[in-house]
Amino acid sequence: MKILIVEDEIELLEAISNYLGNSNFICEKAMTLFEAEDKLISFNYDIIILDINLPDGNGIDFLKTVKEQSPETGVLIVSAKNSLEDKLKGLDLGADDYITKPFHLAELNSRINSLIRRKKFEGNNTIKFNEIEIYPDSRTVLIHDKQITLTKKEYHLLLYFITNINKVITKESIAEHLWGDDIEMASNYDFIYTHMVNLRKKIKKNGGTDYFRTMYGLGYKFTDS
Amino acid sequence: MKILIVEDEIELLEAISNYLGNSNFICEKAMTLFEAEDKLISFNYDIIILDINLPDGNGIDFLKTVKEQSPETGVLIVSAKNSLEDKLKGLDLGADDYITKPFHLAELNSRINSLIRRKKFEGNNTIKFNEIEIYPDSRTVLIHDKQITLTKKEYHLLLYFITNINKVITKESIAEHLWGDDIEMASNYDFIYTHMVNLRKKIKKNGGTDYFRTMYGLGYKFTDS
DNA sequence: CTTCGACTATTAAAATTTTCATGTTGTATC
DNA sequence: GATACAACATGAAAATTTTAATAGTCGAAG
Repeated sequence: MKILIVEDEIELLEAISNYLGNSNFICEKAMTLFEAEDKLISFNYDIIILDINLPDGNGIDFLKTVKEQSPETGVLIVSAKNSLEDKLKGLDLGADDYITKPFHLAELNSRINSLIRRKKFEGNNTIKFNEIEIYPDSRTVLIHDKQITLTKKEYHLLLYFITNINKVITKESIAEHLWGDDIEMASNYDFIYTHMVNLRKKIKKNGGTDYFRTMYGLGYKFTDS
Repeated sequence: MKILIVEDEIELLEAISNYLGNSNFICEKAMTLFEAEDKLISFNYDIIILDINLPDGNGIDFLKTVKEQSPETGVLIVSAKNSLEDKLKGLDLGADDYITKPFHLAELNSRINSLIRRKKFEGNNTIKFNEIEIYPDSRTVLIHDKQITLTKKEYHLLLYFITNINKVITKESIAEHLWGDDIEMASNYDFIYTHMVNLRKKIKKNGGTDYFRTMYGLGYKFTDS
């Protein structure tokens, strides 16, 4: 996990870097926007901690650049106490969270962890189950190292099951997970049956095993055993 | 739709209030439990956004009061803690949903909308604009008192605009509002053009006025004047 | 005032999702 | 075990959404 810290107060910068460095993060430091932009060209960061009040300009512009270049990067904005506009503007422009100075390092750490959780950066972001691999970042699915094409619903269905190995998933959960608020379907779950059929078929057609177990009256389970 | 926001972090409070105020909600603010209880005596709220960590006590007690006095009020709990106990306790006592800090305002908004839909508030859920009427409860749209049939996307598109009269809506907002996370579309917004065409066509075909103004380079505006 | 490029409109086709009709399987009950 | 009923599977049609191709429109730059 690589983090870029953009902060002009050197003591704070070092404090953050030390603190985070102790938690297995790889930290790089920048004290100016210029430096930050320079580093951004060479590397991809998972997270950027961005103070928006910098000597050579406003961090908001940098935020824009970041989000254009690598929208998957999480940005945590650091701002002085009373700049609400900046905060809103930041969130509008895609910042993932904000924190107000002064703050405890523990607080920063918890924000970062929560950000990581939200971003689902878990490890390298690969989900594997036997011959099936999913790369959520690129929305790619491999079976026996060969890429297969899934529709949106099929993909989300598979992802939901593969992150809930061995658990019984009810049709209600599926509906809530894949359709959420759009309760504009008939009161039955016909469409789930259809998508299940299609997904199973597609997996088998591409040389995969059908790990779905139908749990009569309960739902489905994705399992090996 | 009247909302009471109980939150002691003033900047977050303002941010929420502004954000929701832009969506046709009438927001009132309280920074302490005392204030909140006071306001509750005088008014009835459709929804209460309740931070449970407050300077003068725990919001859970207030939740209990609310649910005793006006059980039809929807309560959305906000908590910094990711504590399961609080969550369960809250939901046990009748809270309708739960959101953990920090969160995106868009996320909050979608929770609220989902809450509204779930609660099926009766009475104050007619949205009118001249000859167009929408009854979200039954997902019904009337033009000149005659019902018309819209697809899901068309419906959400119209609803989004009609609750944001006179405001310029960017294509980015539309995409976020109608598609959310499913950024699985090409990088362009062709599909929005298509849906706009279809919606406009359908409205005109059914005797309605095309209130959509194209704001070149900006987006669209739904307006009378 | 013209020109050019970016933005928007429109239609048609392709892909996906949902519905529908029908057949099959599992489970409880007798 | 036989039966009945609900749950599930399946294929195909219908509806919707998305893509693609083409045409029209606006506004800035010269």
